[in-house]
This record gives sequence, structure tokens and C-alpha cells, in this order.
Amino acid sequence: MTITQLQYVLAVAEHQNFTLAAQKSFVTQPTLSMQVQKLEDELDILIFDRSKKPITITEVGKKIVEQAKNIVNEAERIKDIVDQEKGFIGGDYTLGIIPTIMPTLLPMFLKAFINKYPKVNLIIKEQSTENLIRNIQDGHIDAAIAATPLEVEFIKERPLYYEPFVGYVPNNHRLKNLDNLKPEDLSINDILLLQDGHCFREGVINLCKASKNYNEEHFQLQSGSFETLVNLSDEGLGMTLLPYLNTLSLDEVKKAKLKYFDAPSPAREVSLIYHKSELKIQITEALRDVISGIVRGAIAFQDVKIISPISK
Amino acid sequence: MTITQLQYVLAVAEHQNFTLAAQKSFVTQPTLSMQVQKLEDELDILIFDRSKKPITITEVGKKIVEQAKNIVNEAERIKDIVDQEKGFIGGDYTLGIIPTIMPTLLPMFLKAFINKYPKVNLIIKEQSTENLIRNIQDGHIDAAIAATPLEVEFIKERPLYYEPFVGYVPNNHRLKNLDNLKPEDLSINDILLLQDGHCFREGVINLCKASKNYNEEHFQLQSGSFETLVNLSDEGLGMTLLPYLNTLSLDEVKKAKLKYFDAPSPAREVSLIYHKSELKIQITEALRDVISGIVRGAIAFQDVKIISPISK
DNA sequence: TCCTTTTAATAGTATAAAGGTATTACATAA
DNA sequence: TTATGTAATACCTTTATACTATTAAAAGGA
Repeated sequence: MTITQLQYVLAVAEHQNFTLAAQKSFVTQPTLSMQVQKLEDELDILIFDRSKKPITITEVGKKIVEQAKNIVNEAERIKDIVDQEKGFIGGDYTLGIIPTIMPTLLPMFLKAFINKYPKVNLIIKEQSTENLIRNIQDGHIDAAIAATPLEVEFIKERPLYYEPFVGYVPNNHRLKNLDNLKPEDLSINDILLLQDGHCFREGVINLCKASKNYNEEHFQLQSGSFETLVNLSDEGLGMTLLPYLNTLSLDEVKKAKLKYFDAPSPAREVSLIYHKSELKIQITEALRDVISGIVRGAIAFQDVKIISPISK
Repeated sequence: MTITQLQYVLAVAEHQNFTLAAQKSFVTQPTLSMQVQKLEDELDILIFDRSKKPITITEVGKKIVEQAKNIVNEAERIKDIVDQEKGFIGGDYTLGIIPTIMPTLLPMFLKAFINKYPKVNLIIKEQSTENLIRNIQDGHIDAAIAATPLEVEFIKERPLYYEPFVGYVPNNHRLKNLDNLKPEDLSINDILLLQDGHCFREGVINLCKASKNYNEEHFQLQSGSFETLVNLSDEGLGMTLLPYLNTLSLDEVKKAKLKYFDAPSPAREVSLIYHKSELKIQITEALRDVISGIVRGAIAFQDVKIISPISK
């Protein structure tokens, strides 16, 4: 049994296809087939059922695949140990970011990070929290930036900053004369929301639920970007809520429509999340240092109340 | 990096000697040296410092060795998974037993076990609790039978039975007229004890401490076997305490000198202990089934109070 | 200091393993 | 039935692993 064989098994298990698994492993299909067979011979058990197509994993196979993941992960950590010893920060590093954080946060830290750590090849993917979690589990991304707390067993969370919600109240809205907002002022019925799948949407719904103005009526409108929401809001279709960083780039006319919450302002906790196995931890730590150093100046609010991003 | 290379590194780390490590790994010294060098080249770091003799492990090396232990352990569990699937119970299995349990318990289950699982090659070692723990950590023994709870981080405990302490009070002793004992009747000053290193000794001392009759005076006598203690006791040198199973083989004259404790009787918890990685768990479970099935009939006491075997 | 002993590294070679190309076998779907 | 996709097999090349024999270097004793 070799680590290479286990990696091949993992590739086949993931793609359910020897040919594709071989490509992803950068070897030919016969090479990969032979190694998988050799392992099956050595263990004297079938890991894959090739009798049907697409091939399936046997029951023992599933257990073996799970254990193989552990072993391969633990093996990669040997290189981590060495890198850490040498103070080497480099190599491929895949970072996921949720769509409501990406456009505001990424421009703030990307340049600083790639300047400071030029040997890291940063690959950035925009995905929903749900997909990020799955990809962290599968090892396809090394870390992600998302709203927390998530309460996922295998994920570690390192908070980066707390971002208050800010109300955007158009001139015709019932709340237009208030100086500051309170959570109980909100009603889910006249707030424009992002589409399903955005966790900022869940945060807002949780906020309304908490303030007991929540009822099960249909939501009035849904959109995929805050820019759309703001424009719809200006059309008189209701107020909306924006994350603080998204309010910084508004023009003066729009900024005049912002209403902040009384302290403690509802806020989302934005964290760097990663697999508890802590692979490539030194890069993750480097990233965290850069981001929290930059964000510390940008967000001045102190007294906030964290709203869960999970629908309950 | 291969699993074999990691095993070689572990062997060298353990024996601090390439030649010996090679013998233990059943390869020649140059073969092992080359593989260790290859791994060091691949990682581009020195694991061992060969400049002095005996060779030492570098700081990174220590971390790598720790991680290598994980990997090799996790890799062996693949075979476990397969064995479990096949219902195969066999192969070498090393069981440690503490000296105060060995002579009474081993004869009770050994025959039954080797008959039921003829493919298991059971290797039994008599060692102190301290050595058992170290050997479990190093992987030199697969499981052990000892008094618990031990509160060791990497060890799992599965209680087998609770064995009451029984007083052996000679005719000239101050307690000779009591029907039953209470813990507060005991005084450390007139109890014969086993030598240092036997955890049954610690249990008795803890019992005396708990009943506040403990003082720091010198212990009057120490011996390595209960038979000696009983004989010394008959010579008028004090009472002693025996584990219940050790009282079953006494002759009638001696049995007359036994005094049981009032319920709840102080007792030791005897457990099967093993590394939390649960290597060869199916054999461990098989062993546990056999032992607890046999012991269940032999020990009738129900209401017991567990005495810790650890000196505090 | 020198010589012996111990122990790791190196050289050279045989064997085994891993990888490649070309081809075949076998499903599944058209 | 044939076409297509996909895994297995045959055969060859390269690489890795292990061996024996030898050298190098350090430690310890005379």
C-alpha cells in the first residue's frame, strides 16, 4: 500500500470514472487502473464495483475511501511542517468567498497579500456558503471567507471583522423620518432581499424574526446584487439592508438615505473558515494577518449584535 | 514520500541507530539509510543529526516523526477495515496485564479465547501500569488489562469488572473480632503492602487516605506477591488487603480470616485499555466479549465504590 | 597518539515496481 | 446491430528499491 495508490483511489471515488481520475492525477488510465487493482489485490477486497456504469463504490470501499482521505491529508501535513520550519509561504492556495463579501473585501486586501507573499499562487472562487463548506470538506478549497457562526463540525472559524447592517430607506418609505433604526422597526414585508442561497438574506430574515415582525407572507422582491436592490428601492419598492462595507461606495444622494441602527447594531460576523485538519495553516494565518490588519481601520463600530447567517 | 519511508524514519527515531532500525525493519542498513536520505532530500530538510553518536533527531525531525506515527497508524487501519468486513479475527495481538491481575484472571479466559479465535496469535506480557501505558503509546502492545480510571489522554478504557477489596485479618490483629470491615477501620500502619510500582498498592494507600487514617510514617513491609503477604500476615506482621479473585484459591483455614467490607465495598475497576486509534479493534472487542462473559458469573458484588489506582 | 570497534555512507548491481503506448474487451445507448 | 465510452490487458521502458561489498568516519580503549 502506497500513498500514491490511495490518492488514485480517492480520484476514482470522486469522479466515478477511471479515465477522468487518471487525467486529474496526471497519469495514464492503465497506470491508474493497475495501481488501484494492485491495492485491491493486496487488501484482497473490491473497492469499486465495475460491473455497472458508471462504476460504484462498494460498502467497504466507502470506509476505505474515508480512511484514505485521512491518510492523504495527514501525509500532506508533513510538507506543511517542513514549510513552516523554513518559513516558506508559497504554492497554490484556493480561497472561496461568498458573493456578498467578494466585491467589497477582495479589492481591499488582494494587492497587499500578493505583494507580501509573491510565492503564493492565490486562486479565488466566488461561491455560496453551502458550496464553500462542501468544497472545504472535499479539500478543493483551502479556506473561505463567509458569514459565521456556521456550526459545522469539521470547520474552524477565525473571525476577521464584524460588519454592521445599515438600512437604506427611500424617501417614500414609512421609516423615512427616523434618525436611527431599531431592529423592531423592521418588517419583512417591505424589505427587499437577495435571492435564496445568499446567506446575507438569511441574516436579514433572522433579524426580522428576532424582532417579531416576521410573518409567513410572500417576500416582495428578490435580487442577486445590492446595486439592484438599491435601485429598486429608489423606485419606491421598499427599503433594504446593506452590509456596512457596501455603503462606502454609494454616491452622496444615496448615502443620505442610509440609516444606521442604534447600538448595539445588528451585524454579521465575517470569518476565515478552514478545515480543522489545518492544512497549509501558515498561508491561512498569513492571509488572516493581512486581512484583519487592513479591515481594522475600515470598520469603526464597536458595539454590535451578531446575527446568525443560518436559517433555523 | 512513501509509507515505507515513514516506517523507516520511525524505526530510526525509536532506536537512534540505523543498523538496529534496519534489522527491526527486516532490511539491510544501506537500504534503510538510502530511503531515509531520499525522504530527507524530497523534503529538503534533515530529520536526523548524524554528526554525533548516538545520532539525534532534529527539531523538525521530532515534528515529522510525530506526524509519521499518525500516518502509519492511520494506514494500518485500512487493513483493519478490511479485516472487519471479512469478519476475520486473527494475526498477532499483544496483550499486557498488570501483575496483580495476571495470575487470577488469565487462567479464567485464556483457554476460552484461543479456542474461540484460533487464528489470533496472542502474546501476553506482564508489566506495571506505567510500562503498559508507554507501550500502548508506542504501539508495542495492542491492549492491556489494568486497574482504572487512569486519565491518560490517548487511552480508551472499557471496564471489564469491579473487583472488591477483601481484608485478610490474622488472629492476633486488633480487628480480629469485627464481622465486616469499614474503610475507616483501616490504618496504613498495620497493613502489609505490595512493592512500589504495583498499582494495587496505590489503590490501598488511596483507600487509607480517604478514610483519614493515613499518616506519613514508614510502611512496615512490602512484598511482590499476595501469597507472601498472606504468609507474612499469618506470622503476625499485620493484616493485608486482597483483590476478591485472589481470595477464591485460599484454603479453608485462610478463608476463615477473610473479612468483607460493608457495602459499598471499596473495589478496583479492572478495564481493557487500548490506544484511542483503535487499531485491531475487532480483536480487542472479541477479547472483551470473552472476558466479560466469563467474569460476569464469578463476581457477585453489586454495590461497590471505586478506588483510584493512581497516586495523587 | 594510534588502533580497534562501531556505525553510517557510498558504489555497483539485480530485481521489482511504476509508468508509458497500443490494443482489446465489454458495457451502454443509438 | 453498430457506435461510443470506458476499463482491462499486453508489452515495453524507466525508475525505485533492495541487495552485497566496501569505504568513511566517529568513538573508545590501550
